[in-house]
Amino acid sequence: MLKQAVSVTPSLPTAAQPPTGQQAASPEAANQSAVACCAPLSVRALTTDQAVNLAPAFKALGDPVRLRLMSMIASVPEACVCDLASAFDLSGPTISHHLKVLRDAGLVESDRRATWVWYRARPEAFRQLGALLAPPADPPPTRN
Amino acid sequence: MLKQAVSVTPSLPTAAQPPTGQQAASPEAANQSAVACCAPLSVRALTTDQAVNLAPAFKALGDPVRLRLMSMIASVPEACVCDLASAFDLSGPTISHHLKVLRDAGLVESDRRATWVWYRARPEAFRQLGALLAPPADPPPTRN
DNA sequence: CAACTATCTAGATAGCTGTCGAATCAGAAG
DNA sequence: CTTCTGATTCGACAGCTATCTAGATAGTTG
Repeated sequence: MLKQAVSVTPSLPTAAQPPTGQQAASPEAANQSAVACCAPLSVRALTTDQAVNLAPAFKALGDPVRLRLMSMIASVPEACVCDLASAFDLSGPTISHHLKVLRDAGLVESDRRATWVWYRARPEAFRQLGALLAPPADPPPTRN
Repeated sequence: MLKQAVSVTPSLPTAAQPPTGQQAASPEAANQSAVACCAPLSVRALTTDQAVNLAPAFKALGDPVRLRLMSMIASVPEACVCDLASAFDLSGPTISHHLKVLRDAGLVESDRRATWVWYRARPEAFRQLGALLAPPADPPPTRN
């Protein structure tokens, strides 16, 4: 069973294990290891390792619920889970699951304050993904 | 079974059904309906419909093999399936499957020429996804 | 037309994923 | 300490997906 033909040590984009609130140390230093890595796709092909490291972030955005959650979080300074959850016809655990996926992908970070948990976007992760999708600076090579 | 809490008519980003080579009519007019739609995530939250339309493109990039395929295609004017396939330890049908996913997501277009099928990136789709991930122009609002 | 090559489609299968309800954990308030 | 509320974790399950082999399709070459 080959699966993905990868044998790298993933070294995931960001915080994956921290159960809850542990990102206090140095949020912007720990995370951009894998996300900040590559020239735009239109400039240079990715290596297998780079693709393995970057794909999870895109995957996390590949679900409509998560993409909307992401946009709701990114469009405000920070968002409370309670507000996020009320925008969907989904159970609390399901929203929590999606938020965890976004967090594991390094796209958001969370922070418990009193009774509530607040989520914030990680702009660095965005910038990196956006840069990957940037068109080439030179005129679009449509042929050769 | 709620699933995604969506009830829209997807109106997918791009060509999904055309079995092979039918994109000759007006490639850049047919496709950008759904991909070209929204302000950056950091500016305004997506509606459910927008998220449903946009998520498949991110999902398509969310697999390491596809992300690398995408980068290989986007970094050259066009790429032959034979060259793409030889870069992976995967069967031909599997590569074909991944290319179809990318095509259905509107990220690439294909074109049979003689015995070979050539794939090209769709820069418009990239630009739109990249724009979604762009950071806000104003200083990053880290608090309120 | 027959044979050959490149690619795609069809069908099968193991593993992943989105969802839920139930149970648990974290704080605030009695 | 007990209770209440917000959020996460756990366990289960249906549906999806990445992969394969086998077979079909498209086009070139003899």
